[in-house]
Amino acid sequence: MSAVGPSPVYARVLLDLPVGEVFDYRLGVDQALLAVPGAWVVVPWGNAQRVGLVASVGSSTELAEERVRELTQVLADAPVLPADWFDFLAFVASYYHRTLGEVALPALPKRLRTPPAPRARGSVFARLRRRPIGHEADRPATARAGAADALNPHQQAALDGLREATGFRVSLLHGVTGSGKTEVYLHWLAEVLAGRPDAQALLLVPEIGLTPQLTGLLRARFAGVPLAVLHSELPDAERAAHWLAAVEGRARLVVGTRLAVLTPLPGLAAIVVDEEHDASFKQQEGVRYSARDMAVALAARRDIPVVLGSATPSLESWRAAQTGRYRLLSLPDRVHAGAWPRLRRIDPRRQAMVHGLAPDTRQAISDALARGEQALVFMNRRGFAPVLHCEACGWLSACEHCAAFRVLHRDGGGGAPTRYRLQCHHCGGQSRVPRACPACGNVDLGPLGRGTQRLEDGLRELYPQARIARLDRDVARHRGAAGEVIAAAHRGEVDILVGTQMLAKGHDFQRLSCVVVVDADSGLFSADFRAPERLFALLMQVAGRAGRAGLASEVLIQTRFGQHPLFDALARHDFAAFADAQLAERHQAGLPPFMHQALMRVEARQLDTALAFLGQARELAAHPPAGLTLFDPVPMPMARLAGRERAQLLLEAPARAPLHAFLREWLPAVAGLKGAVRWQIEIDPLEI
DNA sequence: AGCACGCCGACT
DNA sequence: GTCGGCGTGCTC
Repeated sequence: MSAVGPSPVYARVLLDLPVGEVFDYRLGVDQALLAVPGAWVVVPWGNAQRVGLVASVGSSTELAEERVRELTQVLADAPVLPADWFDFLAFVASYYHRTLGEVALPALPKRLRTPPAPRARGSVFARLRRRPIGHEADRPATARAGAADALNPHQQAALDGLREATGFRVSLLHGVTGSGKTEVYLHWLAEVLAGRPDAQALLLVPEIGLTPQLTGLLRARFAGVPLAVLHSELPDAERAAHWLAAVEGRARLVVGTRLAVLTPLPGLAAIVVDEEHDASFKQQEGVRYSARDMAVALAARRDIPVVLGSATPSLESWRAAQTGRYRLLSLPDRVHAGAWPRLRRIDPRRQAMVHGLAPDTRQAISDALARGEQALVFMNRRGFAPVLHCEACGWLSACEHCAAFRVLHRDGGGGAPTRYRLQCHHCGGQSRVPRACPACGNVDLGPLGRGTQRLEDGLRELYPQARIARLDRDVARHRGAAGEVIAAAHRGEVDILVGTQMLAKGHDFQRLSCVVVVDADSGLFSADFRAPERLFALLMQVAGRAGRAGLASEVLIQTRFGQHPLFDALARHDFAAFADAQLAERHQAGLPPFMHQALMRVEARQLDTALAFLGQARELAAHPPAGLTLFDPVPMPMARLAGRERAQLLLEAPARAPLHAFLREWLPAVAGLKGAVRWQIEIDPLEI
């Protein structure tokens, strides 16, 4: 930025738009001094006003003079965002093939992205600065939260490994559930923060992991260290206040979900990505970025260390550790628990199943209850039953907008009258339960299959004396309900906890000795090549719930494929064996992480229109570089969603550079194609 | 992405 | 005869 020269007359402004990198606006005389790069501005857009960020200023424009409009306002109270943040976001934008504005503007809290009302008194920024952070209702920290635990030798060795890092270095901290990874991070982060008065540390956690318990623990352990908490559930004003504290360097420890990686942090000195394998680090709408991957990219740009932690690392990270790109640090022992649970595989075939549970399963639950211990029963389908069925003609409750069935749900609870409804889990569409079959008029309609609600009923019938609680997304929708169920289980007021994967994460139930996985088979032979990886991670996590207080415990898995090697590795809690076998398969099949992928998705009224568009797009790529493969356009696994037909085209290359170089040429050409379709490109898709 | 403009079907 | 569908094009 030069101090002298002609005073800027135009500002080039970033806006949240998929077209045009910047838009030029004329600056008034009094605006010219304030509209520096990184400043926040309000600009006219059509007949509305929008918030934008100044990318640069200049004394000329390429536009015809009469097409340039005047900038409405410079938000002078807003913190000018630093150039290195724009550099990083420019990298994010180029990696995901989006505009800088599309990445930068959504990274700001919604409250600050909204143009102030024309006659608003005072600035929203000034008001937020008076707000203290860190007074929200945290749960009291648990007993071992207050003081730092002494580290065992493995933890100490891992910490020593982290301490060695100066500058950029990626460490993969692989520690089994209960091995005390968190303790290692917290020691390390405390040292990083103590090292420099302006140092900031970023702790990224999965969506479900950012509980009041965690913030309570952090506040207790980092007493006197200002903490900012960033996640999308936070009320707008609170999130904006925390964001400002982080951006201005007042907050030293920043803990948040994936969006936190896009926060400008002037003093950033270290990053931890906890549960780095977790799918919630991948944004699934808008710019589909991976917060874990971008955390590594950010650390590289800032020349700082980053730690990826998991009991079941992603195969991408595991491979990077094997090739030496990442440093592997291992915590092989559980510190807060005794022996690992025993794994039992139960074949449901030719057994007297009752409510979906085999005799051995029922016996194991009874035994745990008789000992005064707790049982956890997992099922990955919420609702009462996956589909409603006509026994006379075979009609099934299909969704009218999607290629899926509507799930039978039971409403309410407690004393409310029992009401059922049908709900599509894909588009959210709901309908009443028909009195008679819409196809043949038969009145004998019945549920087919089982969801968590029906399973809960079954358990109540089997164990009438037991106190049973259910936790799934339907329960968690009611504010505070999920926390209440978990708290009740902690207090020992629940004997059987039944629910979906929500139960798998992060909670220690001291009396838990019996874990049941009702149906593990859907993850074994899925079309999705990552399904086994996810299943293994889930089962490891589930197994880790049991036996934390040193109780002898067992995990019962109902599966028709008990001989699958995945279960052998699980029984030995041997992640390395599982991962190496998976990597060998992936290598053989030419799949990630040995191959890099991009996916073009198209949505149209008619499937043929979508497929034809992709066909044209593919024809544009007459000469793809060697090694790059463009597959045939195909309908998506969920071809029809919310009344729109969808198709996709997969691109693969053994290295990133040629793939991205190709996309840089190809995507603008695709954008020039005509056709009433909506399309988008996704880099490193998680599901294909 | 929004939003406005512009040409073809079923209705008060 | 209109209201309204979404296809197309533009936004500094």
